[in-house]
Amino acid sequence: MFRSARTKGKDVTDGSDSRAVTADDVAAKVGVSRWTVARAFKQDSPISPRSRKRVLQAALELGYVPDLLAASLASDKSNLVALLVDEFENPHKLVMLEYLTRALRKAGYGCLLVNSLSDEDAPEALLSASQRRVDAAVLIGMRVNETMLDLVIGARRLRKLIVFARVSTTPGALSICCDDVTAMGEIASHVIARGYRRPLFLAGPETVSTRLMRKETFLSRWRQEFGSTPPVVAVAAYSPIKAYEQLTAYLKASKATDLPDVVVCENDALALGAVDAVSQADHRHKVTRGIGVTGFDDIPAGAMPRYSLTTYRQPMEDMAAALISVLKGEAVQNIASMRGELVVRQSTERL
Amino acid sequence: MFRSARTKGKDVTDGSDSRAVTADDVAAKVGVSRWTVARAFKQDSPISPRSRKRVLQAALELGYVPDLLAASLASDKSNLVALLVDEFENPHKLVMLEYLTRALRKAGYGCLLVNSLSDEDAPEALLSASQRRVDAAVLIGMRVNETMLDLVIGARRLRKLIVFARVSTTPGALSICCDDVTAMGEIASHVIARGYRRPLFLAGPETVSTRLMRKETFLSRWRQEFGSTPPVVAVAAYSPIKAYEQLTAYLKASKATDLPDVVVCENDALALGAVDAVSQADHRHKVTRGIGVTGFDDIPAGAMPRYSLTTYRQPMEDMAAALISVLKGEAVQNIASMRGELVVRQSTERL
DNA sequence: TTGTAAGCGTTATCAA
DNA sequence: TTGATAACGCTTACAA
Repeated sequence: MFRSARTKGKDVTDGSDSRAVTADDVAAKVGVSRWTVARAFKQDSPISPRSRKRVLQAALELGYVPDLLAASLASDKSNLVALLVDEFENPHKLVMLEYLTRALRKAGYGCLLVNSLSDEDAPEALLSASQRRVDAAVLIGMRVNETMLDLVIGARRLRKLIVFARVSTTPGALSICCDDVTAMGEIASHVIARGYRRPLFLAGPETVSTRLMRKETFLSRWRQEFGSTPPVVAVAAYSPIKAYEQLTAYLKASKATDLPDVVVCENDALALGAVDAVSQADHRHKVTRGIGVTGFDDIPAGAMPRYSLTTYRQPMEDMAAALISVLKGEAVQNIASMRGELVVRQSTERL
Repeated sequence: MFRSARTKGKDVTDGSDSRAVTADDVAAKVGVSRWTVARAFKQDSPISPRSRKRVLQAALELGYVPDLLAASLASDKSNLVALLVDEFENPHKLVMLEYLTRALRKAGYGCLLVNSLSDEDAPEALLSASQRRVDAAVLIGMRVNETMLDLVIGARRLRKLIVFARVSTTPGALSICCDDVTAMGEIASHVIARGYRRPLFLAGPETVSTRLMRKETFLSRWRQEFGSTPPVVAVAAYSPIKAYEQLTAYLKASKATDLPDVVVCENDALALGAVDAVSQADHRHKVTRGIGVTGFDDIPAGAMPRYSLTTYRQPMEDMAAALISVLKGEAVQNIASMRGELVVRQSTERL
């Protein structure tokens, strides 16, 4: 009853292939029950210091570590969080992954990284995560269609759905994000203070931009201030190269008198492309070099002297912390919207 | 016996909280045994088309999906692969993650993303992965200390250890990478053909560079060709900003006559910084603009017009495919070293 | 082709 | 503080 035939069989081969040491093995060695072994590995559990010490010692000698899979099955709690990601072209994704994996690991959670292959793929991605009994699914994506979520969230065994770095309208989903309205207000103020008067707003894909309140906020602020609505260019994806191409085409097609004096971008991925487009010596003999650019996210590339991008830093540390408290069931609100910080660099320095 | 009290209890609440539908539920509905249900969900299993169809239908109605956790526990096969990553400053990591998560998901594997927090953290990271019974651990890192691996690989229940995009000396570990020697040879030939004669090699952290044969290959090739050994600058991390800072300092400190005419970089992360350093109008009145730069990896940023980086594309598609076949147990060799492709852009265009 | 018995390694729950 | 029972939902191996 203690060790199966299987176990014995595989023990013959060398180290890397040896069968797992179970709690029973440790229990037998110490002369306690399996449950005492389990207790030794849990923080606040009723166990005598002496027992714990002996168990831990024996575990070390035997090379025992608790099997999280079995634990998950038995406790119906996996300590696993699915991270659903799309748009890997956006460098900000890597930043978010770093913060999240770090924070989650420190809090004792594992991360299941799921590549949401396409717009339509989200439900299946979510499903594959739920089959592993994740405690929560975190959406770190832009493209996800909320209507689909509605369907999925009801149908599947998904304990928690968290939309990260974006506001969500899906009922039952929690949103952890930066306060876009305040942020964009600061950017607008900065742009105005610097004396720019002919802004162009560079947005992402139409369907997505509405989720972020950045465009709306900037445009309405501008209307309020100057009575006119700035032009908008919508880029097909949040990728620097796409932004570069589309903005370049736009600038080429513009009359010299219609050129913007600043390009306000929905995020840094677009802004990098914008800086490149704008710093071409000329587009059909129109000088565009003096055009300012602002971004959003503060990705590392933007800090390079070459871009020196004025942008807005999302409070990733706080956002990651908020995620943890949501997972631990401490949070209550449906939207945790936190304040970031304007980062002024040379891309908005007037020449 | 079919459904526990627990199950019933939670069913009362709404959708997202409903307890799982199990194979038994489906079996009961169809009037077959649980094992027939299981068979319906496996590819080549002995089951009548009729049974399968009825089971699948019932499963759909009931919203049943197999529980991968329970399956893993029972079968001792998790279809989970751990991806150990460090150095999130290197944009190439995001590219690799995209390819790997995509390929793995298509092949039916889940990805456990583990942030290897520091050099010393690797063993613990590996441990946390093995506790979830991953079928394999893939190291997508530069910093990992091989001596540590030796220890870990023996001690822990790690079925497979794969070192990705790097050669490994750890016995028992499999290496899937680009053929650095051939690749660097091509880069060297290109640089020479373009007429550059005073190269500087920009390497990563000392301890790591020895793992990649890039530096050695380039230096020895140059010695062979011209009898002299080019200078080397070792950057503290594979990050663009660090590379920029260190190369800038180097250029500033150099006499005008000692300036390189091309900077050959160990990878693109360094090369981006190098391009920036080199394209400053001058460093203490020395013109550096004409200096060429080469990279390695072909990250998206390098393709931007601003960088237009000559580099070497790793065969990610093939490498991901190689990983899959290793996981399926089809591969045999200890090192799968594959050929990439030189990508020539403007950063090596002589002015 | 389908059914059965015996686990997989834990934890919740209650009893001692 | 510790021990025991009964799951958790599935698979392997074998019998029918």
